[in-house]
Amino acid sequence: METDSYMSELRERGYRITGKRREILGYLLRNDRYMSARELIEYMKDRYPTMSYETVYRNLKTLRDEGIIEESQFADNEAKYRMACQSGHHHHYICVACGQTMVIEHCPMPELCVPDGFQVLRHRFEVLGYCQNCRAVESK
Amino acid sequence: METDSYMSELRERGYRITGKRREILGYLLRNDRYMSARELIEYMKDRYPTMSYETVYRNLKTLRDEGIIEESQFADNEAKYRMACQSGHHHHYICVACGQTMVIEHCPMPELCVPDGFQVLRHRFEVLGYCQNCRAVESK
DNA sequence: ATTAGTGCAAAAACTTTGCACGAGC
DNA sequence: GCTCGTGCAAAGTTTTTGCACTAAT
Repeated sequence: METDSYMSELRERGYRITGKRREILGYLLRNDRYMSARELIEYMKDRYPTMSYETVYRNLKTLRDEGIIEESQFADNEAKYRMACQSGHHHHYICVACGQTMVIEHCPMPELCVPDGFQVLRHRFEVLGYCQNCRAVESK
Repeated sequence: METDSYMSELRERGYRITGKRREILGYLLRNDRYMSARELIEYMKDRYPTMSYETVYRNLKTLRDEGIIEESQFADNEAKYRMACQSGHHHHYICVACGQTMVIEHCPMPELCVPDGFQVLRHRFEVLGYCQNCRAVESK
């Protein structure tokens, strides 16, 4: 199972493997889209009644710091998370309704002439809209 | 004064012109960079002691909804605001330390093949880093 | 005179933290 | 056994809201 390889990797970096950490990562793995901590908490509370939101927040932070998941803020004031892409650098079409993503292979960075003195840390290119599914729902 | 033309525009759209609204817009106009509501409030409290943070938040929301200012979240969990660019579509280099921006003329959108069924609402291309000034400060 | 804007107080929404206990190694 | 992870409680931070009063039109 894919979760296991991530877990082994975490163990190698000195983290422990707990059922809850595994469950959180598993849910992110099974759902290839952006989701909020709140959403994750609600799901977890059902399936895993002793799961607390602090645990979710702490694990999300850990997973993000270890580069296993990505964080973005594209709606409201809450952060959203998804599995970090393992397959090379790219960007995303993001559905603002369901968080589903599609890959944008093209990265605009190589074409830029970065101004003298500006030190690039990171960049963000996101195309936001409705995916086919949510578009149908919205227009009904 | 430039603030006046924005104010007239707001009045034409049914909003009223108040000293505080004018002051907020004026500060955004004089400072061509991203700033947080918190920053704006702190400045306002000094110069305009009766200014409350609710007023700042409400005005920022109004100005954003009217397309007069732009909102973005590129650091922490707080939204940042700046005057919306009037001069054609473009993107920005953004200094994560001071919020200062530089224009990126190139927009990657025309080069994209948007997937069938995806309805584009908006897009975001931001290059984040340190501007020349803040880079010097950071590395000292 | 009418209604939008404001301040106050409160709350909502999201996130973090200190501490003690329990679980993974 | 040692230490990390967790739950609890609490607090921090950012943002929103109901209500009554003030001010712009």
